[in-house]
Amino acid sequence: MKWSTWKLLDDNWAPTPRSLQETLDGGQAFRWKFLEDENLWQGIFGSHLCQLKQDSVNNKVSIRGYQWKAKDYNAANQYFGCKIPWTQIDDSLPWRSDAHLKACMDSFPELRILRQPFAETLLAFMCSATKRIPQIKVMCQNLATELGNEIAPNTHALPTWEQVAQADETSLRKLALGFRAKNIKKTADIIAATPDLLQQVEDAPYDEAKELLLQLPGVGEKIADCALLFGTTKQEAFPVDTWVIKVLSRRYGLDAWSNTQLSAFGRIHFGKNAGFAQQYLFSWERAFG
DNA sequence: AGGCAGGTGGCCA
DNA sequence: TGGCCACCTGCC
Repeated sequence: MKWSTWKLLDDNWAPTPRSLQETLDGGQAFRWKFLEDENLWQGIFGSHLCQLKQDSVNNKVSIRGYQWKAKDYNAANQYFGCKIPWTQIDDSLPWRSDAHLKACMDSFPELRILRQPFAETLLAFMCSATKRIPQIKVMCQNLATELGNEIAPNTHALPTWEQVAQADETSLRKLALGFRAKNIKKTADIIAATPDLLQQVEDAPYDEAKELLLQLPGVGEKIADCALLFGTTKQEAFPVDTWVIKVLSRRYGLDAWSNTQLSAFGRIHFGKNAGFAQQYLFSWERAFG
């Protein structure tokens, strides 16, 4: 392996180890693993293979990549949102009047939402229906190995939708996709036949983008919101999954509310950055709930 | 050993 | 609208 030199991220991101783990491997992204022997994280986004290490004293994160040049470091700084005003976004959340939210935020200082390539974010979350993170990671790994470009020895990027469209449903099922294979295949065919569709979604405002996504088979409210939040950083998106249902029921007293109602509550109560609040609540619930 | 998991879509009232 | 169910697969 030819690794480039270690460099600090542009904005000196310094999460706690727990916040770093939650950001990389808490269900936003599915291609990171911690290498125990070397005490570092290794992951893939787009066609970039990279490693992350953290200063044990000040928590600052350094990054290097496989045969990386300047443009790869730029891509990494984009991926980690180094130009996003995280402090302002934190401050915009209603933690002053919401003690539970404040507790969640205090438990995960400097938590981030990654700015993942949209196409692969949609693909990963189409795999996520009724699956836990380890299973979703297996599906993504299989998709990459079988259909994606090799970006380093024995290391593959997730396939493009065009590459997914090359496969048939039967071969997709062999990748452990199960009943998701049929819809993933159909969606791949639609995207392959409509090359500017994903760009339209990225460029559109939240409501319009979501409407476009909901037309894809296998994409409902939850997956659409995850793809938009984690793949386009449209922070209004408030994915309602089983963890959020739990926390809103137990901590906010919203028993027996429909998912649509919960989603509306989220956007009203937490505001324009509701998606970031969701990530704090979600992380806390998984770790301590 | 059987139920259930970061859901969705179809069908019924 | 609201409730119920099938759907792959692997893990507890």
